[in-house]
Amino acid sequence: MTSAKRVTLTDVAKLARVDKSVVSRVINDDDRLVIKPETRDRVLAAIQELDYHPNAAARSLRTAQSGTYGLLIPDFANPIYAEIIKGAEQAAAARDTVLLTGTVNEDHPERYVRMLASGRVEGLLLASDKLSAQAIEALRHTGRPIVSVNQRVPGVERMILADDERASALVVRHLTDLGHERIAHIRGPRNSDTARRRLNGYRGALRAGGLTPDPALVAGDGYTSETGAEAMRELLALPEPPTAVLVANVAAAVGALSAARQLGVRVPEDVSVATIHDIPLAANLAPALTTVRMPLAEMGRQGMLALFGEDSGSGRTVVRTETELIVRDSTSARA
Amino acid sequence: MTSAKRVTLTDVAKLARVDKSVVSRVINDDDRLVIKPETRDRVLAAIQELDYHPNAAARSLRTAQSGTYGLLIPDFANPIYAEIIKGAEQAAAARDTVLLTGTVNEDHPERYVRMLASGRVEGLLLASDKLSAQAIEALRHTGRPIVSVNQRVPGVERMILADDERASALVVRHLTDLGHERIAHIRGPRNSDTARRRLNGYRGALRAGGLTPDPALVAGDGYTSETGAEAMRELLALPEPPTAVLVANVAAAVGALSAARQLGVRVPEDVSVATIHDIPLAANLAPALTTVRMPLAEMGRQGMLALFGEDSGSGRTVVRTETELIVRDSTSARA
DNA sequence: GTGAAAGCGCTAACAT
DNA sequence: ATGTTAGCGCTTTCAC
Repeated sequence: MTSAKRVTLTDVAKLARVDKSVVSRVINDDDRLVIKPETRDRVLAAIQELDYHPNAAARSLRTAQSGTYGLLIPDFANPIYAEIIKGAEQAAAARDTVLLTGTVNEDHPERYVRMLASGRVEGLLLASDKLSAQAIEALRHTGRPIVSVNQRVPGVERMILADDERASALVVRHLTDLGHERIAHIRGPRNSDTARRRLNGYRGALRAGGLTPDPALVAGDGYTSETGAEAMRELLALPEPPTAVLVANVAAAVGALSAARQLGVRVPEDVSVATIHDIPLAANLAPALTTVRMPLAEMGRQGMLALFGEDSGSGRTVVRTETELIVRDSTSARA
Repeated sequence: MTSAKRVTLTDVAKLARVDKSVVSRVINDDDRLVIKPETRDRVLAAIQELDYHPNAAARSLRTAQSGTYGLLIPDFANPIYAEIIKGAEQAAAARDTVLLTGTVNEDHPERYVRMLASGRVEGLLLASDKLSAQAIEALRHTGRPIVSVNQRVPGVERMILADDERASALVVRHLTDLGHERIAHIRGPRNSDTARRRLNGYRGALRAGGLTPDPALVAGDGYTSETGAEAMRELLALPEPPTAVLVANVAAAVGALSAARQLGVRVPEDVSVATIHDIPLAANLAPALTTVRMPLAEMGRQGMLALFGEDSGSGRTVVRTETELIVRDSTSARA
C-alpha cells in the first residue's frame, strides 16, 4: 500500500529546486553553509512533504561512521546487566547513537569480530567475561575502541570498575559492628574478576577489624542460586558454623536463604546474610536482604562515554566509589 | 599499532590478481560463478593474508539490506523479556543477521521510526506496549515488516501470542481441584493486553468450574510488586477473604507473598498463591511458587521467523499453546 | 548563496 | 573463466 519507492536526497532537492548538496548541508546543520532563510524553509518543507529519511548505509559509507556501538553481556536474565544496559542506552541516546546489546555466544566469537571489522559497530563495551583470550585479541586487532565494564579484561586497558573490594568491606564492617566474629563468605566463580575482588575485600576488612580470615569460612564457586545454596549448606554443617555470611551476589544469596530455610536455620536470628548489588528483588525477598548498592547504570553510562572518547580518564582504570550499604532485615546483632 | 588503513575488495583483488567482482562473487558464494579452483584458492589466500572484512555500509547501500532487525521491549529488568530475547537472538544468529534489542523510550518514538525509515533495521519485533498509537502508525508507514510478540498491538496484524487465557484457566482448574471456591485474581494493568486475556481466562475457567466470578475478588492494576502487595492487602481485608489467589505475573506475586507475610497470613496454609510465567526466580521464592510455564523463548524465535517471512502463518495470529502448570509449594488443598 | 563533481566500497548485469 | 561497468545515496571540496 504505502510502498512509494524510497525517497532520496535527489528527490528532496528536485522538489525544493536546489542542489542535493544544499539539502545535505541543511540536514547536517553545516555551519559554513550560508543560505537564505526562504531557501532553507523550502528545503525543510520538501523534507516534510516527502517524509524523507537519510539512508543510513549511504551515510555510513561516505562518513566511515556507523553511529552504532555494541554492548556484550553474558546473560539478559541477570538483572545487574539490566542496570548497566539502562545507563549505556541513555548515554548512547544522548549522543544520538545506537546501542546494539547482545549476549556473548561462546561458540561464535567471530561474529563480534566481524561486527567490528565490517564497521557495523564502531566500538565495543565489554561486560562479559565469557570471551576467550583469543577472541579478545581478535577484537583488539580490529583497532576499534574497546572498553570493559564491571570487570578487568586482560588486554583491554580501558575499564570502568565498581569498587567491589569496598562493597565487601562495607558489609563486613556492618557485621562486625553488629558483634559478629565468625563471618563467612560465599564466593563467586574462581575465574571471575569481580568475585576475586570481593573475596579480597572480605579478607582485608576482616583483618582491618582485627579478625583472622579463616579459610574454612570461605565456600562456594559460582554466581547462581544453586551454588549459593550448596555453599550455605556446607557452611552450616561446620562444627562451628558462622553467625553471619557475606554472599557474593544476589542470585547466590537467594539460594543461600532458601538452603537456610530448608534446614530450619532462621535469618537473621540464627545467621545474618548480606550480599552485593541492590537490585529490586533484594527488597522483596523474605527476609528483605541487606545489600550494597553499586552504581551500575552510571558505570554503563561512563563506559559509553569512554568509548566516545569523552571521558576524562584517558585510558586509565576508573573505579566508581559510590557504593552504599542498604541495611534491611537479613542482618541483625549476634545473638 | 595495527592501524593499517582499511582493506578493501580492490586490495584483495590486486593481491590475488583477479578483478574485484570475482572476489565479491567468491565471498558471496555466487552459484553462477565458474572459477578455477586455483584461482579461488588465490582469492581466499589473499583474503586471509590481508584479514579482509567486507564493509557493511557499502554492502548495505548496494543491496538495500542491512541484515539487522530490531526488538523493542519495555524494560530489561523484567526477566520474561530475557527469555524472549534469547529466542529471538538465536533465530537471528541462525540467519546470520543481527538483532538490535532496545528499550522503548516513550519520549522519543521518532528514534524507532528513523531506524526503520533509514534502513538501519529491516524490520521490527514489538514486545512492548509502551508505544503510542501514533508511533505505531508512523512505524507502519515505513512499510517495513512489523511483528508483535506476546501481545496484540492495534494496527499490527502479525503477532505471536502465548495462550494467556489458557494459562489462567490451568491455574484456576488446579485451584478448584484442590477444593478452592473463593479464588481471587490480582490482575495486571488495565491497559495491558496480556492482563486482559489473563482476566478473561480466569473468569471463563471459574464459570467452567461451576463458580460465579465475584467482582470483589478481582483486585490490582499493575505488574509490579508494589501493586501486587497492595492488591493482596485489599483482598485479605475483605469480610470473606479468598482462599486462593491467581496473580497476573511473578513481580506482583512477589509483592503479594510479601504482603501476606507481613500480615501473618501463611502461604499456602491460609491462602494459596499461583502466578503466570515460570521464570527461575519463582522456584527460589519462599514458598516456591506454583506457576504456568509459557514458551517465551520460542515466541521470540517465531517472531523473528515471521519477520523473515519464514513462518507458515502468513500474516495471521499465532497462538502458542505449550503452556504447562508447574506445581510447587505455594498452593495446597483448601483447609 | 548555491551548484557541480568526485568518490566512499560494494554487487550484479553484461561483456568478452 | 574472468573483466568491465554502472550505480546504490550520501558528503564534501571546490568552483562560480
